[in-house]
Amino acid sequence: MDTIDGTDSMTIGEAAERSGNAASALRYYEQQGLIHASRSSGGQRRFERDVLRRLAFIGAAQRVGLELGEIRAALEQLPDSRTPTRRDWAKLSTAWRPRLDEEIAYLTRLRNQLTECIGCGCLSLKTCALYNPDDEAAERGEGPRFLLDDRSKRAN
Amino acid sequence: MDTIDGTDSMTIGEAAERSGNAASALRYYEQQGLIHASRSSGGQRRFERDVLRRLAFIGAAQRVGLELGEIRAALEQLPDSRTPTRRDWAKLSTAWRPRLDEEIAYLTRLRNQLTECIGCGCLSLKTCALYNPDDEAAERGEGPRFLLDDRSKRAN
DNA sequence: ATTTTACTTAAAGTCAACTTCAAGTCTTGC
DNA sequence: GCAAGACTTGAAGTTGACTTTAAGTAAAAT
Repeated sequence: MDTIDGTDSMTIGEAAERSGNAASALRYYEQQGLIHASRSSGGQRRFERDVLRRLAFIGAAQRVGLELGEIRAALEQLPDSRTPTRRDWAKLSTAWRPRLDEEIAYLTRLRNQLTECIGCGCLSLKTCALYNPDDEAAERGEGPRFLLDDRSKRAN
Repeated sequence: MDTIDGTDSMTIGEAAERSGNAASALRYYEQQGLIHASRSSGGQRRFERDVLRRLAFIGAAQRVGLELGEIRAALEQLPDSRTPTRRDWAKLSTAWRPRLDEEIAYLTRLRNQLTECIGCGCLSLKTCALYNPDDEAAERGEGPRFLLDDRSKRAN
């Protein structure tokens, strides 16, 4: 992996295996501007070590529920003049907390309503909060929408 | 809405408006076997009132994170000999609780790990639990995967 | 009776995040 | 120096839950 001039770059296959992503995913991420690759004389991609950290960040962000576009936007916040520090990375993920909090709160409300509904046996179209989600908080416009998807990205 | 023989059936437009779904969604649900419609002499769909309850159930199930195929399977559990009672409906949604519990637990773990990571400033590729989701519980096969998606289905 | 308005169908389009394919090129190991 | 394996590209395919479109029919209102 060490080339003759001492730089330590990876082929796409290596980067894929080390990061746990498919090579096709890395090509896609590059195309989407999430990661960068230089090229060999023959035109093949060469990744630097730091791509692994970016990929780890991308994976974590996806697990939190961000879309790639949002992740790209987040990555653009990183300083390009210097190598990002731990604090730079940590700062980015700070923004995730409110999202997680909100998501947890939403699911908890849903669960509590469900418990009530089962307890009372209602599930009435007119009165049940579970079946009428807009009762409490309608009107918010579209607002930011994000996904919590893809079980395969999750810890368990 | 009351026809001449006393039956109270709705056109697709009425059912759409009353349920809050697009007409195209109702056609899709019918095609997928989630709801049923009889036909007018001219071939147009006529829905009975009870379709509204089914649609409410479908909406709630989606908010919990079920896919349409799973929802169809759930709906097939309903007795077809008699009109479903409240208890029949409640029974179905009982199955949602463990899912919600699991989802909440997952997100809570993720949040706690995130807090730690920010606290220590690590976010290290090798050690950070957030960046290494398989540390704790790998190996579960594929298992059922479900989505929590589409903000528009949510209470807020 | 005629014009709207609402409905019908099948087929194609949408979105995100990839994967797969086909046809060809680069790099490596022997 | 050459076969094998890894890589390249653009384009098309995948999944789920729909929406949109086009061309035509039914029902309602006047």
